[in-house]
Amino acid sequence: MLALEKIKQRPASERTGDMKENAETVLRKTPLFASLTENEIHALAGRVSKRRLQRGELLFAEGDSCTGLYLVASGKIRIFKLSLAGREQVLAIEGPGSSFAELPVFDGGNYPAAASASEDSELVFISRKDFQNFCREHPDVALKVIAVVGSRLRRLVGIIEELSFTTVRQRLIALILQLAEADGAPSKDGIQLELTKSHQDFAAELGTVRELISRNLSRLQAEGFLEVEGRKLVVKDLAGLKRELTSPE
Amino acid sequence: MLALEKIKQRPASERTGDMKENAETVLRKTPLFASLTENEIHALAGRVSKRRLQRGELLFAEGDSCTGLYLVASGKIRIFKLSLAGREQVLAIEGPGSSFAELPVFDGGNYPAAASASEDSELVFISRKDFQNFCREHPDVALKVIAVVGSRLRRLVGIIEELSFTTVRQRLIALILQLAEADGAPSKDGIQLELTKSHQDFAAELGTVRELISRNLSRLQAEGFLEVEGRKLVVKDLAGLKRELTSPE
DNA sequence: TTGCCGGAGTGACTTTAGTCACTGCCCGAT
DNA sequence: ATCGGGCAGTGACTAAAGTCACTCCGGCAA
Repeated sequence: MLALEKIKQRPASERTGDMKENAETVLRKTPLFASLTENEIHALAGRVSKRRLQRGELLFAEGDSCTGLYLVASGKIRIFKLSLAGREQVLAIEGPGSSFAELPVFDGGNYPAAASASEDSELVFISRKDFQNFCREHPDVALKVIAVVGSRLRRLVGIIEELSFTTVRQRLIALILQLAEADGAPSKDGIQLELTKSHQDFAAELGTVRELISRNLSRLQAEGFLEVEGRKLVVKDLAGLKRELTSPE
Repeated sequence: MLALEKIKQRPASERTGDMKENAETVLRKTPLFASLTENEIHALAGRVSKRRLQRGELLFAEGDSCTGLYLVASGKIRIFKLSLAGREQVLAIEGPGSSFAELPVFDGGNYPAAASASEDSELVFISRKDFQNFCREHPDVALKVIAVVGSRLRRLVGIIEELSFTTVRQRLIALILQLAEADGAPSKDGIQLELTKSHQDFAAELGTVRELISRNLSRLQAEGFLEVEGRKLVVKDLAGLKRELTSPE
């Protein structure tokens, strides 16, 4: 296909090819459908369609009417709110194996938030009707939906708690600790990690603005907790950071 | 019983009497169980227990392990988070016909927030096991649970949006508009309404502190939008208040 | 090379939020 | 009548958060 003619100009693509065999794999890897038999998975896979998104592409906007449920096959999908003033608040970032938009599928409402790809991503789509029918036939799946939605609810409560009770500084520290936990590499003078996102992105996750990320990082560095060098970050005083989260507040 | 010896000293009471026949009524009025037949309701009602709470009494704390599901028969239950610093953030206020704590029932986790009565209240309690079994036998109920949880999720997203994008002033205005809508009485010089809660309570609902409620009310009055007199409030410029919500931001 | 662009850093400032300490008021108990 | 407790109002202040306007840098496209 020789598709080297500048990625950014590729139109929003919706293809149904070259992933056929994977669809079943994706279903199998998604907790929602963990309890299904091979036959059931096969049957469901026949009803499914796929979609590719490039980094930054919008999947749907807040208020769009809901056509179905998505599963993440690869990449990352950012679920977020957008304010009139142009600020973003990220509600969730879903990776492979996650599903999202289960809810509007059931209550028939519109999407309460927007979704875009924060990396090039592949999705599997199940139409509302198919999924509803499937749930009716497989009560286990319905119970799984409840469980999934439950953890989502807990996460939202966590966001509310952070927004309501903590400062940007504390939220940033918490985020860094998470990253360090997840993909930090221990080394002689601390835990090294690579920031894969822009300050802008972090700001959206914490519900604030770019400048505060920049300033707070500088300040944490000045205080000796961190060392930042471009997108490399070294946590020098993990314990100290943890203390910052609990002590004042 | 001659129980006139100062209400506040009555011990936290858990009774199972005098409400027996109502239990079915409560179940019938709760959307969760709307689809059940009389027989089913009757069966379920046999498994249920009741609980009374006085204004201010705590039903469970955040982190308590979850024993079952509650339905509100009368009164109001406040679901809230409590910070280390002693601040509260209300997540929901559930009135008659509502259920709460459905979620931990399924995922087996602890309560993510605390619950207390904001008025004297009567509750119906269904144990975790009973409810789970019931859902397995009645897939419709499971679907209803999803719907209920869905609307809860939307509300939480709304709270996040407000906390992240708006000021205390705007949240207060929004709250007043809601109240005016719900129980305001139109009169010659505006919509009159009675505040049934303390500033403290409003602060908890908006995720801020008492003083800011007081100050913002004064300011709205000074600006001519309102008139406050003790717990009587008159909205003098409804349209103006609505404009305040959309214009700057 | 040049020029542009997106991301990042920062000074200077304004606006909100939150804290502390008091005062005053109403009301019900002694 | 008075005392005490809960609630409300406010001044004075501190501290976060957010805004604006730049500058700087590094990459990459013309």
